[in-house]
Amino acid sequence: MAEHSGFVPLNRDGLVDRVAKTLVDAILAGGIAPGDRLVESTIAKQMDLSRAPVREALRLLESSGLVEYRTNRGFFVKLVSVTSMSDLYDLRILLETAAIRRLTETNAETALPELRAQVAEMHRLAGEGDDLMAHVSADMQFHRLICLHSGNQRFLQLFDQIANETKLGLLVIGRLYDDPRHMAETHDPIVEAIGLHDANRAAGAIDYHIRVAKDLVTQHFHDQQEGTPQ
Amino acid sequence: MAEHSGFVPLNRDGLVDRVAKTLVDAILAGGIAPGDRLVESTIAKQMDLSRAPVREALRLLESSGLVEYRTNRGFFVKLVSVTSMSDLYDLRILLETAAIRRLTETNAETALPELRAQVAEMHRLAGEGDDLMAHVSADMQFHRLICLHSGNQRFLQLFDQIANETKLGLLVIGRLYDDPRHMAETHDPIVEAIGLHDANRAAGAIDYHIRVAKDLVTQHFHDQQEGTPQ
DNA sequence: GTCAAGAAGATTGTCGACAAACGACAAATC
DNA sequence: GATTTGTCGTTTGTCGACAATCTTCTTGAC
Repeated sequence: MAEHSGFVPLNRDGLVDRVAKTLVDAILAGGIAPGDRLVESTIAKQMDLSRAPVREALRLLESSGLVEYRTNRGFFVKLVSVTSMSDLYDLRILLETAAIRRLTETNAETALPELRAQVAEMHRLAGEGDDLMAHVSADMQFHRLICLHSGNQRFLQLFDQIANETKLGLLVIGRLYDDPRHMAETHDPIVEAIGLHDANRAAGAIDYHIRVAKDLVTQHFHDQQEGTPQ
Repeated sequence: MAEHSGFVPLNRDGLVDRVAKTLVDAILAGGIAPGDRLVESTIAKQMDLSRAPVREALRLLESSGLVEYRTNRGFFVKLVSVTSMSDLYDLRILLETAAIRRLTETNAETALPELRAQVAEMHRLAGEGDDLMAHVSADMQFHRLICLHSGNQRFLQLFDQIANETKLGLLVIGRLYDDPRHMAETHDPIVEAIGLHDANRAAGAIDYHIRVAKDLVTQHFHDQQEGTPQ
């Protein structure tokens, strides 16, 4: 079937996915801001394809919480509010404490090398520069690993579903920790507890870790008095 | 064309939603079985519309876990397996114990009348007949109320996302409790604990309740040796 | 008789076009 | 002057058609 030059899109394997990824990247890079309308025909023209795949990609984004759909009105980038972020972090606390418990009890040795490597990566990035989204992504990847190795596929699925929304929130907020080094360090106690095979301690550590982040987030909104509603 | 007789819905407000609902009902009524392929053009013809809204409706079902999409292959009703159900129940335990804690602590008086009414409804149904899906739906509605009054919108959203999948699983399994009356009764301790404003007890009660259901489900699969994979 | 290659049919992927709905602004009415 | 009504441009909603892909069936070689 002649895969000739290779990087020509060809429709093979997921045009919709590619469109979705492009849109996610654009939103997460700040090119499209919360509240912005996403006009199908405009996007289609920009990417040089028809509206159909764009529409499907947007529906995909909707299910990952980045985008909101209103009948006969179209798609809008979701707004970020105190309550939406607060609720989100509460859900993450549930999810990740449970995930880390299972991981510690049944899968610690497999997971530890990857977790350690990810923390190292975060330290490396911290020393490197101040690409906000890079730091945030590395952090989220750490948390994703915990869900990945929890042994419950649904935990991972749920995490992936809310990950992008978390990233968007953090992007809107801007820098959460004064020093990115600090963010990297706060993961150490978590890894340590897993190393000790102490599930309770691990759960407590990650609970604390997420709760601190949540407080910083809510504090940020409170400071700015910017409760963008819904 | 000619939409003649007035009560034809007109396209106003959600054709896609209506298609989705029809499909969900068909699946949950057993008309379409797990593993079945959902051919867009067939459905479109049956409902007398084009493929586009059908496709969107299927994408919607996908995000509620009832249906699975494979690139270039189309949509299939998801299979139900031991692990998928087991994982699902574990997630529900997390979600609902947390939800009931919040409800008991901050919202008990608002929620109690509705919860009591729902339990009454379950008892009524139990005395009535043996419409399996009716029993299951009433049960799920009770659990939905708990998430609804938890104060965390995301809890409700997550519950709604997994509710249909749970229903499908229970449908596949068939009767879980020998006597539907028994199922209704197992909710009483939960309501009681909420009435006492005892969050720990309420959480324990619902944890036990769901865990029992989970055990019955896994037991069922074990008996039948029917671990439909993936 | 079994297996592989190829042809034919069915189904999804994408497109462009048209109809319906929405939002904004202008005009008319009170 | 304020509110309502009408009109127009933009955007979404739905459609039917065609191309790409997958599936099944046939055909042929061993």
